[in-house]
Amino acid sequence: MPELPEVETTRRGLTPHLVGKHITEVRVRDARLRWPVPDDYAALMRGARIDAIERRAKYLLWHSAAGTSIVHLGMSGSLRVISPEIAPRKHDHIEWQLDSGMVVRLHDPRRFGCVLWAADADSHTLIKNLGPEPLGNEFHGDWLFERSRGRKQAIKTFIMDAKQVVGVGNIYASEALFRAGILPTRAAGRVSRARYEGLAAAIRSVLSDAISAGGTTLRDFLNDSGEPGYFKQSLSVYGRAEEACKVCGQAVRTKVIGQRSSFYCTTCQR
DNA sequence: CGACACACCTGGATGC
DNA sequence: TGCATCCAGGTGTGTC
Repeated sequence: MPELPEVETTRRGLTPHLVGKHITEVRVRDARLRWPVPDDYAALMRGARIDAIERRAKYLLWHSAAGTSIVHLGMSGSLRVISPEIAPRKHDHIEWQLDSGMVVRLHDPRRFGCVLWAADADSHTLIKNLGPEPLGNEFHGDWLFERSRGRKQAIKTFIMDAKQVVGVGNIYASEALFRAGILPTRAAGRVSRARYEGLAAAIRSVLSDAISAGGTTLRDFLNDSGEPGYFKQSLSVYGRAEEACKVCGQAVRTKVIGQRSSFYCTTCQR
């Protein structure tokens, strides 16, 4: 169920179990992910010691001396650390055996995720052209303002474009625009510098709030519930069509923008 | 280049 | 209960 906060929560949950450990075996039960798991993936990973797990956009980068495994959870993926005695479930496609005795399993019913290998992750085609991290220093209102000049596309589509800023998914795009008071349909090129400053702050705050909320599930990382970390009750507009706006009471509107459901309040957003 | 539609895939909810 | 339909949190690719 991964938006950026869930991926970051996964990274934090995985780190103590994986960093410093060796991969003793990899079992690929179903290689048919978004791109096939490379034929030599298991051979490349076997024996590797994981030095660090980094998150770039929604990609998890498992760094080792020989190279990096690039893991994406797609729409429906999740990773768990579990005892190997527990039988794999349906859609548990890949399993990494660790020298600690535990296994990491990738569960992904829709198979939109990927598991790849790169000798140098920074130069990989999936990674090299990504925009700034929303929680990093290069991301701010001026960046969005400059990048958006002359653009007619809806601002919601604009902030979901990974070349502008990574990690803003469909839920948090609606939430950030609500916090910033900007209608999602507004042309990106017709938003002022000052309002972009507010939007950048809203994107940062909505994502970091969700990461903090996700943190409460960290202790459950080894359990099999695997529930998403964000709290539905903390969402202001997403998934609340026809319900009362939490600020003004007006019915929350919904509209498809760029083929994605979008939620907003016409009183609070202009 | 920019903007947009489409593709991939399974399963859960809803409606008849 | 069964079956058809719609919808879902991502994002690379192809087309105009």
